[in-house]
Amino acid sequence: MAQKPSTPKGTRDFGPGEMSRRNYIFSTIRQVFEKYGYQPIETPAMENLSSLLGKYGEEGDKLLFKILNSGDYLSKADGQLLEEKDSVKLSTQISEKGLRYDLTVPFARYVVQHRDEISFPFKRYQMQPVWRADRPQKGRYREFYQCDVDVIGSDSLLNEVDLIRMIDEVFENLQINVVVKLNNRKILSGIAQAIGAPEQMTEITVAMDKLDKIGEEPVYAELRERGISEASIEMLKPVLKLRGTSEERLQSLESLIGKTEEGAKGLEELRTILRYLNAFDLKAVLEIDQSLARGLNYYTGAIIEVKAADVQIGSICGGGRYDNLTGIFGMPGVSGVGVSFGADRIYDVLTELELYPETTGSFSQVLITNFGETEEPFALEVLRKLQHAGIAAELYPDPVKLKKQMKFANDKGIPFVLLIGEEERVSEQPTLKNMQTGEQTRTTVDELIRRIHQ
RNA sequence: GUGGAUGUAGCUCAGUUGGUUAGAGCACUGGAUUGUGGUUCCAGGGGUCGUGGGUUCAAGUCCCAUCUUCCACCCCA
Repeated sequence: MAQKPSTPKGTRDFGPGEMSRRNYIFSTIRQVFEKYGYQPIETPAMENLSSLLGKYGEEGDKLLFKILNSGDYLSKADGQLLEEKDSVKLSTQISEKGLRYDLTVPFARYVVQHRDEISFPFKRYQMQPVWRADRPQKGRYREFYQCDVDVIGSDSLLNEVDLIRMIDEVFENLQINVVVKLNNRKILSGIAQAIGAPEQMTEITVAMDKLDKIGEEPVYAELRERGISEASIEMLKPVLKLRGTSEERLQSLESLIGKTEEGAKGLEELRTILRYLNAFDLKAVLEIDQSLARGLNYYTGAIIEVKAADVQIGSICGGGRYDNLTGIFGMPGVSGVGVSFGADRIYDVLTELELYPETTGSFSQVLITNFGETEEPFALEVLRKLQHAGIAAELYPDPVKLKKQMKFANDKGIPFVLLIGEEERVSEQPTLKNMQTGEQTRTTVDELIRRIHQ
């Protein structure tokens, strides 16, 4: 027990049992993505640091995993920076690659780099791990999988509708009850304008976003701390106090920010999306949340966040529209909208709610026992016939005690065991044992294939 | 990055104000059953008490450092 090996902080192994459940999540999500016409891409685990830095705000930069240059990287570093132990400046000299932090920025890079090969609007999905040097917690890992769907090169709000329908379908298929929260960045900026603090929108939204968690008074306190004037806070209060149905909220917002250009535009967008969605029978609960901001500062239109209704674990899916994401890579004026499903949190939700479909946990339907060299030729022939008939089967590789072979089948959850000993070999009739009922029969190979197929 | 808790057998955990040889359940191995798992009974193996240092006649127990996991903040899937 002295030096037990382990994975790095915040990372995990996935055993066969976990993998079968994780694959269930991935394939459910993939199925929906493809049904809506999205195509898969993959990008490298690492990107040039220049593609990553500055895209996620100051906090984000700190959470990037940087990869040390190869070779004698210190020889090229500035001696003085080394002397001063200036890690931040030094890091740009000894590291030029980093692990991806999300899938959206690499996607933007991909689109700009391959613009000539892509026909727009480009609908893509991507399911790969991302890395963040965060401090781990429940539902928070340093390596986790995101399942992104985005469409880029279309301003139509029909894309937002598409995404919300996919969210609804994915979680319906997974049998998770969810609340889909909607907002619009333009509404947020309309609010900032209406209360006379248009320059301080970021400060206001960051504080406002915590409303759910910490309540009204602490939000006001934080606003003061962030340098928002007392008059503005006073005007913000009715916005925070907004309650009721989507329609009621929209109407109240109308009277509060309808006169600002941005606010009016945001409200109209939100109304349009809701009107489209009306035509569909969504299972998820839709909710307008004027305090929803989300961290990423590149959203410009719709903001979407999904929470599990029955488990407290933070958001399990989120996204929004960004008008100029590819602009940072030198391709301005292309709008995109997308959402990201958090596979690891969805896993935790399914685990907590015990919503996994029943599986045997084993691929093999049949285990053929090994009695030794004399029986091997017949056993192999039976194995070949079973597999040829489309039955997943395996032959125990060593002629060990039958007890051990039976236990192996039992532990792995293999439903049938075929006993092939001397009698079975001579008569060419293996003994089929049903591990669930304990029932045993001697029969021909053709007959037992029929039985297993049932 | 800031603050708090935690770590004893493969797993879940006991272990008294510091005091002889650190325990239990489950799991594992062997046997009862030399061709039968899952149930039952019997026996057995396995721990330098996260790691490194310190205090003490004596440390799983007290002190310091470090790492892991968990919780809150920051932020977020």
